[in-house]
Amino acid sequence: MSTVWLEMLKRSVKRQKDIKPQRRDPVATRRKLLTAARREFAQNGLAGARVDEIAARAGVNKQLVYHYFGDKDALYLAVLEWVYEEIRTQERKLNLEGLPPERAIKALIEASFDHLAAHPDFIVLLNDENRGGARHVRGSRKLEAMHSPLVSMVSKILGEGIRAGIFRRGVNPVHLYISIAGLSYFFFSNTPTLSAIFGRDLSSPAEKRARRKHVVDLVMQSLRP
Amino acid sequence: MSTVWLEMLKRSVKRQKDIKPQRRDPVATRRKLLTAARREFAQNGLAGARVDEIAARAGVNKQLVYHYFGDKDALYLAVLEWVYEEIRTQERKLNLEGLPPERAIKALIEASFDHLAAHPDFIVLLNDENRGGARHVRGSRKLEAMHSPLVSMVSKILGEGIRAGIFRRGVNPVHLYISIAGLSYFFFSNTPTLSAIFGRDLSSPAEKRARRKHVVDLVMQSLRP
Amino acid sequence: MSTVWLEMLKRSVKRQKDIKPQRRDPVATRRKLLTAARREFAQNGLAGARVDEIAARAGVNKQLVYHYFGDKDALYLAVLEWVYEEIRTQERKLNLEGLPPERAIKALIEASFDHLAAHPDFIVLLNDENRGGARHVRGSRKLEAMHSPLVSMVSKILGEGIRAGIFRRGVNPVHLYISIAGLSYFFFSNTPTLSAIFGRDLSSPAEKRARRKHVVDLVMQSLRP
Amino acid sequence: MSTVWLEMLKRSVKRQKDIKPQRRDPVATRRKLLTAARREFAQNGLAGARVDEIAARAGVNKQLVYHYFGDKDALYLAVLEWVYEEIRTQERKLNLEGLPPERAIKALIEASFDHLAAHPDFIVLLNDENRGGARHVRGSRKLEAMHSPLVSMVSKILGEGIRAGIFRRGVNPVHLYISIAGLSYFFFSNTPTLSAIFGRDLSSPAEKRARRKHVVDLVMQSLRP
DNA sequence: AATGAATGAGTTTTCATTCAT
DNA sequence: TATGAATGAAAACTCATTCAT
Repeated sequence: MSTVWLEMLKRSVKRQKDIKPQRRDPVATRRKLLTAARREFAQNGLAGARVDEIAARAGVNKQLVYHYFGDKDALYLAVLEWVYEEIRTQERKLNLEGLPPERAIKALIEASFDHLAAHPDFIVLLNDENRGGARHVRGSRKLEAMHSPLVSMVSKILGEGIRAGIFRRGVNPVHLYISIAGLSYFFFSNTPTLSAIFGRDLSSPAEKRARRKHVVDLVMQSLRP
Repeated sequence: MSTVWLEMLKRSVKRQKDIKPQRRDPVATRRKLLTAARREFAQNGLAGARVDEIAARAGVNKQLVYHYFGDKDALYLAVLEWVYEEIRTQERKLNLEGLPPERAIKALIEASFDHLAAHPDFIVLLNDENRGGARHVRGSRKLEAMHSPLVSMVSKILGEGIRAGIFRRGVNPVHLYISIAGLSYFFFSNTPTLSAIFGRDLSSPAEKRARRKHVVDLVMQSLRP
Repeated sequence: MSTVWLEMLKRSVKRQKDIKPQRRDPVATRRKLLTAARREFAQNGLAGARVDEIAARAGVNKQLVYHYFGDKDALYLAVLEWVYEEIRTQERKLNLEGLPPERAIKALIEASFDHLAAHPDFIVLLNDENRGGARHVRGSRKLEAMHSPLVSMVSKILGEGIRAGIFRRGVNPVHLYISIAGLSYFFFSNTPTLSAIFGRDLSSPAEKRARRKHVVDLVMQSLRP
Repeated sequence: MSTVWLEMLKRSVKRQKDIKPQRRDPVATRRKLLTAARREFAQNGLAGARVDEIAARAGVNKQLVYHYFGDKDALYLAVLEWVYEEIRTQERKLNLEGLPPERAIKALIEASFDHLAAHPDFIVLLNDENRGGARHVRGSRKLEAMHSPLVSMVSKILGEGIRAGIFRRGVNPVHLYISIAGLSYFFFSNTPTLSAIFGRDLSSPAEKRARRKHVVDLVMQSLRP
């Protein structure tokens, strides 16, 4: 074998390494897959999402989905855990403790609305989970550990408000929490059909601002003694 | 026209209804397919639903789905039109016209809650539609024609209440309508995940009653002047 | 039942008869099916043709295909018999008997070309038949009876021409007949691919005229002694 | 580079070729699919061919058809490109340049006949393409690049023949090329129906020889001045 | 004669997942 | 870790044909 041949072989080997960098960055790969999966699941649902598409969006090989997550369902759960984690993080940041009751509730409502406005995919991701009886959520240890601090917080705030004479009695804190979430959630989750039926584009910034105000008003007014 | 003619007509009508074992009953076949599709779509979503399964549930040949509806999407739209039709029918039956404003709003909230409680699949059916940007709804002439009478009704009731001094000013009727729907909708749509997270089965009759009361209270209290 | 009702019923019954005339014209129905089938088979081939489409093109119920012809294959054979019948009719009309040999051959070539130009679907219909080993043609008693008079005619003309000293010897009449057909047939059957490859639209009238002249010249020149 | 390296490289090359039972050989798989597709398309046409059958003939999983070619149509195009490539290769090998005009034309006619005799599926494959208006051919960049050298070659040979006084003037080279192709093509493409109608098996070797001679004679005689 | 409902066996294509390197 | 080939089960949709009226 001549030197020329040897050189060519070496080059060809080298080329393979250079062109396909195979970066071997597990953390980045995992993150890219997760981001891609979040988009794909949000856009097409659990059943409608395609593993091929997720890998393509992430720019990595399809097999890595299985390597890192096991299967499509596990990947979906990982995405769910991620979005719940986001919500909890946001809730923890709220810092309602020091605020007077009225401002605390208002802050909570606004934060709730703003989070959904900023992360509309959260809603869509939850839909499939709810249709499936929350089987992923119930099976997740991580999510089990992620208790929301807000229900007890709401309970405390309500108590303070009642004692201060600014809130009425008889409001169930769990249901108030659900209502606060629901008033925003439904608006965002059903924007397309509501817009179609009302013949009015509810996705515009102006409409969102109007909705935000309405939700805050509704809840605040309802709490008056 | 002679009595003989009349007899023949009657007989022909009777024959169709009674004598035949109905092995060829297009109307019934269509209805069976629609019912089966509603269940399958509600259970598995648009992407997750299986045409095979729908035909099997209906007990008819799969091809008839295509014969009667064209394709899976058109069948889905037919189901959507059906559930919207149901809602509109219920709304028309409400008869809020004669009632005093307070009772009218209360009746509306309760009816809204009760309809979702009775037809939980409505929510689930709408989810896919919203994820897809309401493309079926927007393309449907039937749905275009099915305007809800409720927004203008709410508007009228609010006006009466304000004039009677029992409702506050400044409540947007469209958003109030959305809120009334949303407060119930979110509860039903997210029962599984909420139950999992609160560690509390929200699907029990007792919980539903509590939620119903909470929703009525919340809205009614918020409307006070 | 009031007279008004009766009138409406009568009218509705009558309407059914008038609007859907159900002409009950077997001959016309058969012909319409045959025409539609010829187009559909020519356009899509035997395998590609759709019975549904044929019925739709004919404007009659699909079942009538089976009623009149038995099945798709038999319908295809009926079309084949039709186009062969057309060719034989045209051949019989030629009347080469009285002509001098040169003019007779020329007339034959031109008629052959013109028939294909006028009935381009003939070629396409035969393609599937040839791919299938002519199984329909071989099974048809009608076609068996439709001998072409032309081969013996060509033989006779060649003989006359040789005796008259204007044609050379040694030309096989069967192969000459095949050549005359083939020189036109190939041009028409392969117009699309030839056009694509030569980058030149051979389907134009000018190109057809040029081809016709070329074919006549080629054969006539080749027969010179 | 050390001898050790050389040994490793040699071994790796060897491994790929000899040791492995080749359970993963993309090149071979592609080729097997292409061969199987060629047979299936030739036998049953584009519409009549079955992807299942192609995969079965190739002995590979059906999905690989989609993996390697995209869909049935693209596979068909790949087959077309293959058979055209074959023709062009044969044409390039002809080497008519040095021959005297008469021998050159004769060689061309014989090669044309022999190629079709050796590859009868070429005809059948083209039929569907022509029925479809050559949509695959027109969309293929590969085929666009595969110009036949023969038309200009024929043109040149004709010129030489005329100058040498052995060919007559006025023969259009494109049409001569089409005629040479058509005289053989039609014979092979319509052998079954011609045989059925003449009651004479044209597929026998003797008949083929007779046809070959006839075609050569016809063209050569027609070119005499 | 004519219609439209109904059927069952396909047919292309898709998809989650595993294998081999 | 990363890749692309390979698989098998199913999915939507098609189609020739028959049934019931």
